[in-house]
Amino acid sequence: MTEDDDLAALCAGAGRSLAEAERPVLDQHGLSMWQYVVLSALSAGAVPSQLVLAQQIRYDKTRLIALLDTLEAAGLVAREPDPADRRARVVRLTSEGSRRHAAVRDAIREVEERKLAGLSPETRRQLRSALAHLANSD
Amino acid sequence: MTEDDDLAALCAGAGRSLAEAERPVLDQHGLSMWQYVVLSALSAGAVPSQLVLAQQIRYDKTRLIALLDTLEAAGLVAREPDPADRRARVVRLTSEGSRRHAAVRDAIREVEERKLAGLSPETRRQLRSALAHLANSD
DNA sequence: TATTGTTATACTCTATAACTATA
DNA sequence: TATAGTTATAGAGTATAACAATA
Repeated sequence: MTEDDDLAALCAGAGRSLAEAERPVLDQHGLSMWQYVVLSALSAGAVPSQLVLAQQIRYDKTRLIALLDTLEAAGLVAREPDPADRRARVVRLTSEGSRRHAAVRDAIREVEERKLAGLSPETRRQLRSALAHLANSD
Repeated sequence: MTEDDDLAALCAGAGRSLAEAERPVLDQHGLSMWQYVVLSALSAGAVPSQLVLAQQIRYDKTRLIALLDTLEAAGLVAREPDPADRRARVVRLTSEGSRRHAAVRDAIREVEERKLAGLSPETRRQLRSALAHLANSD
């Protein structure tokens, strides 16, 4: 993995390296990567439907169902029918889900901090900015 | 996908965005992403064994076999037993494989160029450097 | 008629173990 | 006995189509 590789290969390598470093943390908290992604998305606020949530995290809506089933059974999220459109189900974090997400997020930030060691604050800021630019330039 | 997301999520988002943009190019040239990764690795020179190649690109050695079968049938790579250790097979690009890789690489660089539009040369350099740092900090 | 949530099914990708031939 | 390549198989992950309830 050197700097003259394709950018996609570099992103994949960095992403895989980060995911490997974060896996033990997630295991320790009994969450899969996708479950954590769902909690993170919901930590910004409740979502009006499962379909919206699926699109937001770029996950298949049919696979999201089993994921939410598990999280609901664990008491971390709640699904309630939308009074305005009874087809849709509002999804939100429970208070326990909120606590759990905050704990995992903090632990993951520590891991990222270790991986970023050696990069200046300015470099880190530019890295995040550039990655966000790439992710949104469709 | 915003800048305060987890770094792993940002990498994944950028990587997915790049992969989606490159897919049409690879399709057009009749190559899968992993086939292209193999050609790229071999473009730096022949590799002494399939096992070494698998480790180099972080791909499962058992899955690599079918991949090489296809590439060999297409005339893009060649496998020859190593005279020094007849268990091992040296893998190298054919001249056609070399041509094909160069063509795809150029097309992919054009795509990346489009995705990177708006980022200064210095920012691009720092991005590659930071990603390489993350990928190699184990 | 279209949409949300859901289930079932098939398909792909990936990991594991076992076999062969060489060392 | 250990290793490179290979094959087969089982498991996880993913995509597609179809159905019930509601709009």
